[in-house]
Amino acid sequence: MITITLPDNSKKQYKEGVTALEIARDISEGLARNVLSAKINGEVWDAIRPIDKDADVRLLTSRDEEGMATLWHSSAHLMAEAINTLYPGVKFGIGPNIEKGFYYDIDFGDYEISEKDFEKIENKMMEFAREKQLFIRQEVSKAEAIEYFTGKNDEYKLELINELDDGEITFYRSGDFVDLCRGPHLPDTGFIKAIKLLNVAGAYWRGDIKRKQLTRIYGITFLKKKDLTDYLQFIEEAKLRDHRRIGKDLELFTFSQLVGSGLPLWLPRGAELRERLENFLKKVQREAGYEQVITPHIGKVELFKLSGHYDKYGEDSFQPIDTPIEGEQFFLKPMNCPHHCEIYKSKPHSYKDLPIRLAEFGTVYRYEQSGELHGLTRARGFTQDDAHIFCRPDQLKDEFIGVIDIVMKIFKALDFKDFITQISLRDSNDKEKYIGSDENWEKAEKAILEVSAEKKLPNTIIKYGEAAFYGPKMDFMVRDALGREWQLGTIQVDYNLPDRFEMEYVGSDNQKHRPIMIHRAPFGSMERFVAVLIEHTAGKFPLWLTPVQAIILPISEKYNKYAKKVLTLLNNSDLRARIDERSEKTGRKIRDAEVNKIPYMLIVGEREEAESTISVRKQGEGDLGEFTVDQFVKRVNEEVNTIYS
RNA sequence: GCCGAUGUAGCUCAUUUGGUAGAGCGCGUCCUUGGUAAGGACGAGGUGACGGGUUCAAAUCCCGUCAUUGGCUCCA
Repeated sequence: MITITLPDNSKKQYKEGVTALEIARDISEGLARNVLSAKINGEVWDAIRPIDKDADVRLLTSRDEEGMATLWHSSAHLMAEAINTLYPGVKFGIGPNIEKGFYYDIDFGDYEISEKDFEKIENKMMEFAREKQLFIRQEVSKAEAIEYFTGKNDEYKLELINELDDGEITFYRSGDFVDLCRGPHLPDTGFIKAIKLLNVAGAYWRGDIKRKQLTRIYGITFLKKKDLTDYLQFIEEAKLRDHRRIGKDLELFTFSQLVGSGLPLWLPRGAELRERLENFLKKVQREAGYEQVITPHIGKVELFKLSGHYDKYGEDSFQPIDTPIEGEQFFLKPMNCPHHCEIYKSKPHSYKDLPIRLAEFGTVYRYEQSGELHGLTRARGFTQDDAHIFCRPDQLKDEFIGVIDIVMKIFKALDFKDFITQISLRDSNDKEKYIGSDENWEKAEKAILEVSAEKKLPNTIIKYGEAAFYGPKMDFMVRDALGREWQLGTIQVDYNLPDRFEMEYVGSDNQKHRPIMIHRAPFGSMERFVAVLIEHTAGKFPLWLTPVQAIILPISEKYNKYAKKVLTLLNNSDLRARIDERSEKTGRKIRDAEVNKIPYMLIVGEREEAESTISVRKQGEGDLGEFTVDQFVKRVNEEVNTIYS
C-alpha cells in the first residue's frame, strides 16, 4: 500500500499502481469526469499513469492552467493524428500547447495547405474525439525510437530524439498515431468536445531562419461547445477594439500607399489628441526638472559610427542619404541619443550641473521588416517621448525613482491598471558580454531592485541575462485587445555611450569623471501608446484627451442661434465642443453622439433658451438635468483636472 | 524577408459556374421642426489596388507589383 496526500493534507491508503483518475473517482464520479491530468509530487502526469510510491497528488481540471495545458497538448496530438490520416506521409516537427490553444509544425511535403482545409481536418479530429481513443504512454529505448522514426522518414523527430538521453524517451499512442512526446496527456480523446483551427503560418524549424520552413497550424479546443462560442465571441469583441479600426472610424490617423507602409499620417483629430498627451508629459517633465531640446531627423554616418549604431544595425536600416556634391553620407536617426550626447558635449560640465535631463519628442526611423508592421504599434517612423539623463553614479537611484514617478503619473492619468514591469539584469555567468565596470553594474542593478521594491510596482518580473549589453533596464508592458503584449515605457541605464562619446564632468575633486546615462521613454512611442490607449478605452478617451468633449444638440433649427451662443461660451472656456445642426430629430442626434462616444451631449430647446441653461446628458449614463453653462464648465474642469492630482 | 489569406462606392460587405457592378450605413438636396439611442422622399458616388497575360468577352482565370492582414524571423 502507498500513501496519497491530497492538497487539503488528507491522506489515503491505496494499492501500488493506483492512478489519479481512480483517486478522483473515489472522491466523486463527477470529479473523475473532469480530471484532465494530475500533479504528482509537483510533476504533471497523465491521470491514468500508475503511481507506485507515496505521493502528493493534486488533480487538475479545466480550472487549472496545467489542466488546460494538458487538454491543448493532447489536442495538438489529435490534430496531428487527423492530419496524418488525411495527408499520408507528412512529417511532424513539434506540437506544443500555448497560452491559448496549441499548434503543430508540420512538413506537408507536396501538399498545399490553406485555411480551406481546416474544416476537413476539424471533422476528422471530431471523429477521432468521439471514438474516445486512449492516450497510451510507452517508454522506449533510444534505439527503438530511432528505428521507428527512421521508418517514418521523419528527420525532425529523429533530430529531437538524438538530443535526448536513453531512458527518458516516451511515445504516446492515440488510435493509430504514435508520437514522440514527454506527455502528459488526457485519459482519452473524448474530453475534446469543441474544436476550432485558427490559422496557418510558416514557421522555421527550430526557429532558425536558415532552416526549412514548416507549416504551422494553430488551433484551440474546449471541453464544452459553449466555451468555444464564448472564446470566438471574445475574439470578435476584441476586433471591435482594434486600434486600426477605431483609428479609422474616429479619423485619428491613416496610412498611404504612396507615402509608404509603416509611416503613419496623423489626421487633425489624432494630432490634437497626441498634442494633448505631449503637453501633459511636457508639464510633468518640466516639474521634474527636464529641459526640452530639438534635434534634426538625420545625422552624419560618422555620428552613428561613433555611437555604435552603424556597426550593429547599419545594414538592416534605411540606407544612407548621400549629398550630391560633397559626397557626405547621412542616416535617418534610429534613436535620439547620439544627438543628445552631442548636446551634452557642447560645453563642459561640473558635478554641480548634474543631473542634466534632456527631453525631446524625437521622431526616429527604423526599417522594420514588412511582415512585422502592425498599425501604430509597429511602424517605421515614430516619435519617442525620449529623454536622456546624464548623472553621477550617486544620483542613479534618485533619477530612477523620478522616472518611475513619471511613468506612474501617466498610467494613473490614463487609468492603466493592468501592466507588467520587467526588470532586465545581466547574466552574471557571462560578464564578458557587457560593457561597463563590475562595480557600476552591481550598483545600478541594486538600485533598480531597491527602487522597484520601494515603489511596490505590481506584476514585477525579473529576468537575468535580458539586460542590454550597455546596461540594465526596466520595461513596462501592456496587452492589446487581442492579448498581444507590447512594450510601452522603458528606463535603461547606459554605460556605453558615455564611453564612446568620451563624456565628462569635473568632480568636486577637480578630476574628470564619466557620467552615467539613462535613456527613458514613459510612453515608449506616441504611436504605440496611442494605439494601446485606443484599445484600452475602446475609443472612449478620458475627457481631457478626447477630440470632442461636448456636442450641442438643438431640439430644432429654431434653436441653432442659441446653440451658437452656447458654443461661443464653451469655446471661451477652452472646452472642445461642436453643434449638430442637421435637421434630424433629437433622438437621432443623441444616438449618433452616443455611437461617436462624445462624452457630453448638451440639449438646447425652448426651455433652455428661455432660462439660459443647457440640458446635459452624459455618454453611456443618460440625462443629468439642467445646468447653466458656467456650472457645466466647472464640472468639466474638475473632471479634467483629476489627471494632475 | 518567409508561409497563409485579403484588396469591389467614404465605411461594412454582396455579385452562384467568365457576359461591361449591387445593398446597408454615410454624404447631398428637398419635405419634416421634433425633448433624451435610427422621421420620410429623391439623388450623387466605383479606372472592381496597380500592371501585364489568356479569352469574342475578365471584378471573376493566370503572372507580376503594391498594400493590408494572421503567424514566423528580427527588434535600438
